[in-house]
Amino acid sequence: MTTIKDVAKKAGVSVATVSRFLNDSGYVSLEAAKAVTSAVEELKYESNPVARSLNTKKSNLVGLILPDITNPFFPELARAVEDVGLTYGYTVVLCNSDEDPEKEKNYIETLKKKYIAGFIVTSNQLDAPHYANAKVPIVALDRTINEKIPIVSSNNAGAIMGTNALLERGCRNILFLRGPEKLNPANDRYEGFLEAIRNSDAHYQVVTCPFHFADSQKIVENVLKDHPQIDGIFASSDVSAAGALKAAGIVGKHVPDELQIVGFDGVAMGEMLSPGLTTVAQDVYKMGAIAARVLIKRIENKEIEQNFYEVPVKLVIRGTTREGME
Amino acid sequence: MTTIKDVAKKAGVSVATVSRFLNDSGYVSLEAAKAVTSAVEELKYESNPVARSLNTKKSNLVGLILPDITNPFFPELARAVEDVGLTYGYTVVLCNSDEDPEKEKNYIETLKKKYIAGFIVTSNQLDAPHYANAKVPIVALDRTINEKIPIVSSNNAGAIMGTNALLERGCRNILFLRGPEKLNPANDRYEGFLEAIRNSDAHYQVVTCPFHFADSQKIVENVLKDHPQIDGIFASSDVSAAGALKAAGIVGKHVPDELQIVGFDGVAMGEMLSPGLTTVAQDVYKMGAIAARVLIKRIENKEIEQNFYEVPVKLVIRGTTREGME
DNA sequence: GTGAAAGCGCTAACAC
DNA sequence: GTGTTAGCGCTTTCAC
Repeated sequence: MTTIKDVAKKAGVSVATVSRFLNDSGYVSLEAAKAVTSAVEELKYESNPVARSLNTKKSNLVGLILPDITNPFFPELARAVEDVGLTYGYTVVLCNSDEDPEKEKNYIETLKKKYIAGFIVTSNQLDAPHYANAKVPIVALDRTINEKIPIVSSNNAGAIMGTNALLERGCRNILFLRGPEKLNPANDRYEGFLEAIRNSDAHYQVVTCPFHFADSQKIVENVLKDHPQIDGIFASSDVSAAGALKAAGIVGKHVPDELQIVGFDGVAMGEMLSPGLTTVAQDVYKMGAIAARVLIKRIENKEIEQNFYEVPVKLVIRGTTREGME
Repeated sequence: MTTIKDVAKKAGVSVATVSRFLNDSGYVSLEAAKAVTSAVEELKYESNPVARSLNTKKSNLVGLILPDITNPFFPELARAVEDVGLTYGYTVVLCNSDEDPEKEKNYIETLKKKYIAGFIVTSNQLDAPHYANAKVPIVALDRTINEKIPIVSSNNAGAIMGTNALLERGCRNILFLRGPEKLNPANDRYEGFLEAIRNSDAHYQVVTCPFHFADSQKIVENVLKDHPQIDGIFASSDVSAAGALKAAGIVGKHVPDELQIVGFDGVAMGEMLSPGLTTVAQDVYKMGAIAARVLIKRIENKEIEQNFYEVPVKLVIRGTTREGME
């Protein structure tokens, strides 16, 4: 392994000059610069990030803390973070927290010892003060930690669009599958639903239901049996919508003729269902990319324009809703 | 931040003694041990991994190189690696390679500079020599790099089970959706299919088709139109199977009455389809967990029992096949 | 058994 | 503009 010392020797200058040149801090004469450049090339020198970290107390590691990469929402997010990280020279460490505050703290502590540059955090259980005191740049996804921590989230109020899609297609008895009650985004979606439905004369009912396929299926199955008049379901997540679709099949309701369904998320699976799932699609990749860029700006002490980034959501019409009425 | 020096001072011993005690290398008297232990506790000392790395040239980072975390096969794998990594004190770095050898090399190089402890690699495009020369512990998934590199893979020959499931349920004209031809596991599945089908009197045809939903759908749609006699499809992946199922719907073939479908993979999505997808399920989590354990053993210079780990596969019967004939 | 000291590869005062 | 030097926090000879 070739070190900065080797380069200095070969270039006939001191290590300080080499370091200065390489980090362009301080003045370096053109001559010295050339000598160093060619020495670096000949020796194929590449600086050692560990040694560097040791005295700058910085690294180019960023931590991605999420509940569970296995949840279909996160892989795309992780991909985005990794992609933009890569282009800016950052390496991403994957942390599955299972929403466990202990685990989260643990990650933060161990990674801080490695002088981690910053974190992107998706979590709902986390205790805000802990993050607030982390003294490391953080950006949050879908969740406010405090006013100083930038947050990026989907425009969950886009649930209005999903609701209207049902309304416009003639639904008059709508079932809303509400997500977990402590979940911020789920609540915003609920608000969106309410706003839209209140502006209509449709009947509705709300059932809370986890973002879990089998559970949702069971729940919807029961509701559908008790309330045969239901002609539309808006689910706060695609997984729940998939459960609803399956339930409809089981109780023998034809989708979309007798029952129309709209999900929220836009995961790939939606397309594969039959009929294809109409959904309010988030741009998860974009969320991740923005989060990563904002984080990197904070790490590099660059100005960030805002503290709140909302990425728009899009209605994707597929087979679980009927032809429009326009 | 408290350092080893602080501990030494507090304990009234030298830093060398503290270090020796903490890494239990070399002799340390009981007295000294006690003093150090309590100093550590009082000061809440935790050693600095960066400083340590700098002179041991080791770290507890492991790299997980995979084509694309967005592909439904990988999140579970990543989860497993992270889980076992965590329990052994390793941190995992996520690397999406897109099967691009340049990107792979890049990751390997940058991470080696960080003294990465080892890699878990899932890839097909990689050039074996490059990995072979990496001088870092590696374990491969589903792919042979060379005899010295341990490999863990599914028992892809389990495709025999999938084929037989179709055969036993009366299929006599089977379409096999073969995966990409340079893909090792895909070929093994093909072999399995052939072995089973040759032992039968059924007709069959083979079509190559990427592990991609929309493409598979299109391909199967066409084949089904040209060959209405097809009564069974075995797909080398669940995504392809999902495409086939959708195609069946479009050309108006009832599943499973007129056409039965079996996939391979066992991804969560299979359950959400209607009817649920019968499939040969891999235990992806287990593959990842084994890979991680083997890697860690190699890193820690422990004996490893074998160089080839094959994890069994399981037939999961759902709605795309009929009731058995037993 | 233990401590002094060198050194991992780099950065950053500080003096020239 | 440039070099000397003192660390960053730790491990590891080597002498006692």
